[in-house]
Amino acid sequence: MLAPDRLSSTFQALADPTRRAILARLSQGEASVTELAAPFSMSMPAISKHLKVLERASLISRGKEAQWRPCKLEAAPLEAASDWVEQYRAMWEARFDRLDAYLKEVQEKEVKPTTRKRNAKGKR
Amino acid sequence: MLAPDRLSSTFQALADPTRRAILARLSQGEASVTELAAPFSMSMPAISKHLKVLERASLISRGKEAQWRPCKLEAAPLEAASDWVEQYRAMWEARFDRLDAYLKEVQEKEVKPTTRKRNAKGKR
DNA sequence: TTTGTATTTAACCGTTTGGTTATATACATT
DNA sequence: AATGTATATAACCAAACGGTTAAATACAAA
Repeated sequence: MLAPDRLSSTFQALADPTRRAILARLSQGEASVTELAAPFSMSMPAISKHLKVLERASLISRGKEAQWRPCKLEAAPLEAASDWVEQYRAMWEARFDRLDAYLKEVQEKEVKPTTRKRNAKGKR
Repeated sequence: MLAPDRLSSTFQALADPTRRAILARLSQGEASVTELAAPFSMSMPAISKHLKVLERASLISRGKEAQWRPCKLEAAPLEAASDWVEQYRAMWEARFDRLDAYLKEVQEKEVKPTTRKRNAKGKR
């Protein structure tokens, strides 16, 4: 729970199936703690802790209505997380494009040899 | 390290700045363990453990070349992670759209109340 | 064969996580 | 005021995390 940076605590909050299920539920609208707890065979305090993790990651916010503390999704951090992932996914795909180009080039210049394990180049 | 499901272990692997930095470095090409360790003031075994986490999350794969174990990015799990995030981000935005529609409807029927603040959504 | 380099494994340590049960708090209803 | 309902907190626990140092392994070079 010692949150280092925002991105880390977002990913960490998402790294639990219970919490992801809670977010899934909340994506359809606000819900009380008991409502959120219903699908799980888990004690209320356990759910309460999960909610606190989500809250500290700013993935949810909570209201106050009589004895209920309705939770609602706050998806802003998801945007940062998504951006991060997309960034590296893009880089990875770019690398593959370059590899494709390289392979194509090689095929034009060389006679296809016996199936060769590609050797990792560019080392020092 | 006790990987429950794939998505969880992906997010968990991403929930650490050192590991994200390693992935960032790898997005520019393969690297040996010592090369990857260089930017960090951390012991080699620590890096080795981080690499193992990334490997078990299938975010990297490793080769064998003399005494080196070159690491390379495997971005397939990033796709699943990205898909998950995008899904809920989309739902969240849909919710906002519905809220917009609702507010508009209300505005037509009622007297406009005190200025309502609009949410940041233009980012995409 | 010895030495050096790259990397992993082992053993350990303090902190965090994810759960539990039992208790406390806050509010509504009777 | 007493009771019921919704939720949070406290205290505890085992396991996992993220790091350490020291030792083992694997291969290359001399």
